[in-house]
Amino acid sequence: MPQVPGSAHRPLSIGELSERSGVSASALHFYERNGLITAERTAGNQRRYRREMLRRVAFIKTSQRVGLPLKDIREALDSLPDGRTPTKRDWTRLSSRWRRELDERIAALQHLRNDLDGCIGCGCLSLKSCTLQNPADELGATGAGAQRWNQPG
Amino acid sequence: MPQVPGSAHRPLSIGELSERSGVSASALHFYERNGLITAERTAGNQRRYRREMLRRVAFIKTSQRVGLPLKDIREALDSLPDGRTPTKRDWTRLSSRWRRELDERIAALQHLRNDLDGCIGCGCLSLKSCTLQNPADELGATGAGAQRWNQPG
DNA sequence: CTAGAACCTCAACTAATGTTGAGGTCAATC
DNA sequence: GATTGACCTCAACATTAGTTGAGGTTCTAG
Repeated sequence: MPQVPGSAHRPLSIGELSERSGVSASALHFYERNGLITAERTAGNQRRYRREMLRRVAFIKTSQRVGLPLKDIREALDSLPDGRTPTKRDWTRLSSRWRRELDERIAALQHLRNDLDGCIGCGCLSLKSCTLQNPADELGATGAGAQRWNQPG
Repeated sequence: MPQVPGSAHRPLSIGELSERSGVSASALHFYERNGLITAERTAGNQRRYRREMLRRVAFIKTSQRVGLPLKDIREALDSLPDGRTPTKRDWTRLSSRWRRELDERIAALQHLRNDLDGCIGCGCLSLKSCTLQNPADELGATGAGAQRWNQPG
């Protein structure tokens, strides 16, 4: 393997990682402070990222799009041996969890939409009878519902 | 109309509104500070809510469940003549907007889920080729996508 | 070798959505 | 008429996910 300067093996500066990942440098600092990513340093203390950090940052972004808080994403990354960037196998395992989360969220929103449809035109908004007002009746019982995404656990 | 003490016309204290609406008193204070609800005061400066505030608070909660920030909910309420609590007609108009928002959110999540399904097993997470990493390709073009919910406008 | 771009740290700030606590008042009951 | 629970205000704190700025250093191109 020839080690060409500027080759695919050269580590990335924070500016490069930022541009390629679409994540601001300040956010990358933030992720590092919170243990989501790591970097080596040059003699002059500047960060140098291995190229697999691109995948790791991509993983973080995707997980965020699914709706997961950084804390959960961090736990998922921590659950990998050596805290390594997800490999294909890891990704398969983790993404099925993401998939379930997505399914739940979609189901919860669809449920809410059904309720909304039932209520449009009735205008009741009655605390007693309107299912939109009493999500605990059904959503609460199933553990789903939009609140799930605003609460611990 | 007989004005029975304890009848359906008696205004509600903050404790009563809190219990009936399921919204904490501190949150009701907060909503008031932010112009989402209003209250009359007793001679002793305690809040007294008209019973229609129940509907108004219910409206706020439901809108939050749809995913709207309080700012937007406030704007919707402000858009009503006299800043009144939504009537049946108002509710119909506003709820169709909520309905559209819900539809968009569901569609965005389903899109993400499709992408996720396409990626499970490939493990690529390549910034160049993976649609999960480049939502701008399609989601961006359609104006949908989960990012929509994290950005102004 | 030097100018300017890129980078460094640390602290403070933002925004949304509230909660908690201190210190004091009101209202209903015994 | 005193007690007690409900209520009042105001300020500070909590959480998530970062951004901004000051003040200083390093890297790279000419």
